[in-house]
Amino acid sequence: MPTSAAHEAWALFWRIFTADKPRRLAVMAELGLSFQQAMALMHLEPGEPMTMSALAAGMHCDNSNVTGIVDRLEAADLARRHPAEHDRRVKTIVLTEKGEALRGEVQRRAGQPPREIAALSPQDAAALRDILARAVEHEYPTT
Amino acid sequence: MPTSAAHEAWALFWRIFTADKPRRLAVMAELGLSFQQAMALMHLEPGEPMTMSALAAGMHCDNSNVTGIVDRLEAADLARRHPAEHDRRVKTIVLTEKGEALRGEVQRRAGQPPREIAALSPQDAAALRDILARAVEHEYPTT
DNA sequence: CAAGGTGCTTGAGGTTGTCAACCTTTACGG
DNA sequence: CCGTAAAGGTTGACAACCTCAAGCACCTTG
Repeated sequence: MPTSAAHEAWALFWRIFTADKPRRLAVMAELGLSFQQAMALMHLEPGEPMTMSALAAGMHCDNSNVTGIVDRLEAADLARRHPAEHDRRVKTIVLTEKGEALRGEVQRRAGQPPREIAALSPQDAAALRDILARAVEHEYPTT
Repeated sequence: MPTSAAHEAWALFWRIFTADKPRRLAVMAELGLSFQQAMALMHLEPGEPMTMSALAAGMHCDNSNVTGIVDRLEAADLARRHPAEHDRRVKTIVLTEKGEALRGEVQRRAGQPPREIAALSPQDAAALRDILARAVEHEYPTT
């Protein structure tokens, strides 16, 4: 049973995140990416091949969905599919140089906190970070 | 120039919100709504008619987009369009009884904080709420 | 070797996003 | 007044993404 404070905090959480949505979309659009394409880039760490399934799990979406997204990343020369060695069903995805560069750009620009968060006092910002860090420790392994 | 703490807080913010996305979608799906349809319901306060433009602005999306969403709400008997009296170009949207009931359900269920937030200590939850409340005071009027 | 499971792709169908064009109605300048 | 511009809403074309159900190729196991 969450406290009333947690309930109110969640409402504010939601409000801040959705208010910032246009900015995030604008950043992606400027870089020529859709939102999900940018998310895929962020999940693909440079030099760390990732299977389609792992990417789908990380993005909390269907496997068949990732097929199309990676198709477009490949078409834009941002990533490449390689067949895995031990299992020919599996395909691993790797960022190209161009993909790594663009990933950095996404990270740099979308990682900027929105006005509401950036304008917090240093004390509030630090407290917020610490509380949220404790919050993510309450994640379970996803079933 | 945001502090490093603000930057890290934003990363955690993002992580928590996207990790909860499947739950939010599942709630809407159980109620027979798409995500945007549910958002529209939330913006339409019972007994408060709203114009298409106002709804589009509130949802941070294009005007033409809202047309389709409201079409589906009307088809599901959740809302109705009425012509405005003073200006025959304008149409106002009002929730039906069914729409008001479903809106309450969405609010009740999607308003529940996710595990990470709900599991915070009462002190952390209160502090989080207070910090976020200060954060939203930093909103500007949207240009 | 046959049967079943896994990894990825394909397909149909629906919702949302952008953008441009359109229609009606209102507002404004002469 | 009248003509032109602007505003509110809709429509259409097109791309992206979502779900779900099949399908195919490839393991894995009995």
